[in-house]
Amino acid sequence: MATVSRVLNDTAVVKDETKKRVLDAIAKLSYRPNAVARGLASKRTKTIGVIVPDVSAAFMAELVRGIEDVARMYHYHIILCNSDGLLAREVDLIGTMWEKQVDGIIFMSPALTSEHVNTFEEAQIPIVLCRTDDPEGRIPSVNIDNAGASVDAVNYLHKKGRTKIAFLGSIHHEGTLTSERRRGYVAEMKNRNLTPIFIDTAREEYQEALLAVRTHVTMEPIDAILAANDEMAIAAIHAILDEKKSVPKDIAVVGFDNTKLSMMARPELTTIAQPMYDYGAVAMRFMTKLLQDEPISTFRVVLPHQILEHASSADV
Amino acid sequence: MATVSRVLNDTAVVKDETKKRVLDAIAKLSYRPNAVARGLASKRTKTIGVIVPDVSAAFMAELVRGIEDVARMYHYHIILCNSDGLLAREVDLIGTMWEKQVDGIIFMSPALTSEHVNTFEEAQIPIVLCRTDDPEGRIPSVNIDNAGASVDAVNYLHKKGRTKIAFLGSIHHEGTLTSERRRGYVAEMKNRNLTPIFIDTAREEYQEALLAVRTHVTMEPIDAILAANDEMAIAAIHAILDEKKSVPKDIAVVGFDNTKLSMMARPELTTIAQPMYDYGAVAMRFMTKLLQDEPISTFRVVLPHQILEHASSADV
DNA sequence: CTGTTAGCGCCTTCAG
DNA sequence: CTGAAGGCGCTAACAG
Repeated sequence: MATVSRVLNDTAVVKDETKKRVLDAIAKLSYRPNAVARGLASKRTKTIGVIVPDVSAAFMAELVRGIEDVARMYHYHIILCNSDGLLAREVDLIGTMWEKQVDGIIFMSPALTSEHVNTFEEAQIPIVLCRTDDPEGRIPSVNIDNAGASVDAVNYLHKKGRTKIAFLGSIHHEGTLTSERRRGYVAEMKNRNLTPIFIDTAREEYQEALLAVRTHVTMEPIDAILAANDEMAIAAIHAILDEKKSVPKDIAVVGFDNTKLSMMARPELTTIAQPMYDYGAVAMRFMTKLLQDEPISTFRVVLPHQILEHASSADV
Repeated sequence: MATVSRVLNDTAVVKDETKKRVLDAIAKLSYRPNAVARGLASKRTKTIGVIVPDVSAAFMAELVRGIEDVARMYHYHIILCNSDGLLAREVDLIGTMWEKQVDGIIFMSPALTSEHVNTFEEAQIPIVLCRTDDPEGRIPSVNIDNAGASVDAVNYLHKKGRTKIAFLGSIHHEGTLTSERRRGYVAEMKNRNLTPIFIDTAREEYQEALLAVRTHVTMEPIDAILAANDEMAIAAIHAILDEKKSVPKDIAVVGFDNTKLSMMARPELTTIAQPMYDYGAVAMRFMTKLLQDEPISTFRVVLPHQILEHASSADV
C-alpha cells in the first residue's frame, strides 16, 4: 500500500525490481489512484479555482485557455465558474472553492472591493488576480497598464492630426478596467490641451455602442474614437458607415484588446493588443510559483501592451 | 458530528432546537464542510468533467457557459479541459476525470471513434455527448440535425434563384460536424440537379478561408456560398468584397452557427442558428437527469436549427 | 528500502 | 431523534 504510493508519487527511493512489480500490478488491474482520497490525505487537490465574470465574453475564453494550458503543464486542473461580476456571487464562489479545497484561485472581476479582500484573507487560499486591479496592491496580480495604453492611443491619434478624439465606453465605478482606460484618456487629452469628449453607454456591448455612436456622430463633430474594447469599436465603425461617413477618413477608430474580431472588421481595426492568452498563462504560471514557494520578483506583474495599427486609423 | 451531517444534508429528521444549535455553531465557527472528505465518504463529488476541443473557439465559450449555468442550478461544478481534438489527449482526460471521481462527463469532440466508446465503458461514468455525433447511437447525446440544416440552406438559396452554390469547408474524416453538413449539401444539390462545388481548406479558419475564396472566385463563376461556419462565412464575404464583387448581389453568403460574429459583419450574415448556449444547457440538464435517475424520453436529443436571414443573402 | 500504523473529514449504519 | 463506531482510499510518519 505505502510502497505503491511511493512509486506513484516518486516520493522515496524504491528498489527497481519492486517498482517494476508495482507497475505491472497497476497495469494488470488497470488501477487508477483516487484523486479525492489523495486530496483528503495530502491536503492538496491539484485543482485551481478560476472565477471569471463570463467565459463567453469576447476574449475571456482565450484567457481561460491560457490558464488551462499552463495548468496542464503543471498537472493541475481548473474548476471554472462564472460570476457575472456580481459581488454576492463572487464571494459565494470563493467560499465554495474553499470547500472544494482548491490549491489556489485565479480571480477576475470588473472591480475589486475590500469585501473581496476580506474574503480572500478569511479563506486562506493563494490568490492571483488576473486582469483585475487591486489599487492598493495587497494581492498578487497580473495586469497591463490600462491607463498608459490609453495615453499611448491618444498620442498616436494626435500625432496623426486628430484633435476631436472621443472616448467610447460605459460608466462604471472606480477600479474598473474601463475607468482606468478612461483615466489615461482624460489625462493625456488634458496634457495636450484637447477637450475630452465622452460617448457613454450603460453596458459595454455592441448594440448599445452602435446606437450611441450613431446619434453622437450626427450631433457633434469628432474625428477619432477610442473605444473601451473591440466589440464597441466595431460597433463604432459600423455606426459611422451607417451614417455615410468614412473610416478612417472622417473618423479614425481604435479599439482595445486585440480580439479576433479586430481582424474580421472592414476596415480592419486598429487595436491595443493585450496578450489575452498570455494573460491567463502568466497568471497560472504565477500561481504555480506561489504554490511551490518559488522565488518571485514582484507581486504585481505588468504585461506589455502595444498598438496594432490597421486600416481603421491609417493615414488618409 | 453525525447530527451536523444530518442538518447539513437534510438527510434525516432533526429536532428544530438541535438544528438551530448546530446552525449557530456553524456560523460562530465559520465552519465550512470539506467537500473532498465529503466526496470520499459519499462517492459523489458534485463535479462534472467537461472535455472540449478548445474553449477559445468562436462558439464554445457560450456553450460552456450554458453548461456552467445549469450546473450551478443543480449545485454542480465543472472541471474544464481542452483536448484540441486529439484522441490521445481525450482518452487521457477521460482517465483523469475518473481519478478525480467526477460524477459525469460532458464530452465534445470533432469525431467520435470506437476507442472513445471503449474508454467510456471502462471508466463507468455517465457520459453525455454534446455537439458530437455517435453514428451508432450508443451514447446519450445532444445534437442538431447538421445534414438537415444544410439541406434547408440549399433549398433556401435555390428558391432565391441561386444555382451555382459552393460549399466552403475543410476536409475532415467521417463523423465530423462539417462532413455532416457537407453530406446534406451534396445530397440536396444532387436532388435539385445542381452541380456541387467545393471550396476546400485545410483548417476551418478565417485566414485560410479568405485565401481559398479569393482564388476560387476569380476562377469559377459562383453565385452563392454555404460556409461550414460563421468565421469562414465572414472570410468569404471579405474575400468577395476584396475581389470587387458584391454581397449578396453577385454572391450570396450563408454561414453556420449564429455566433456573435454574424451580426458584426457588413453586410450582416445570414446564418444557420444553433442555440449554442442551449446546447450546453440542455446537455447539462440531461446529465442531471441521468445522475438522478429521472426518466428520460430519448437518448438522442436533437435541438432545432433555423435559418436567420440577414443582408448577406437578401433578395437583390 | 519496505511494511505497519494512524489519521485526513466526512457519511452511514447501528444502537440507544 | 441523537451519539458512537467504522470506513471511504490514500499519504505520512514510524519502525524495522
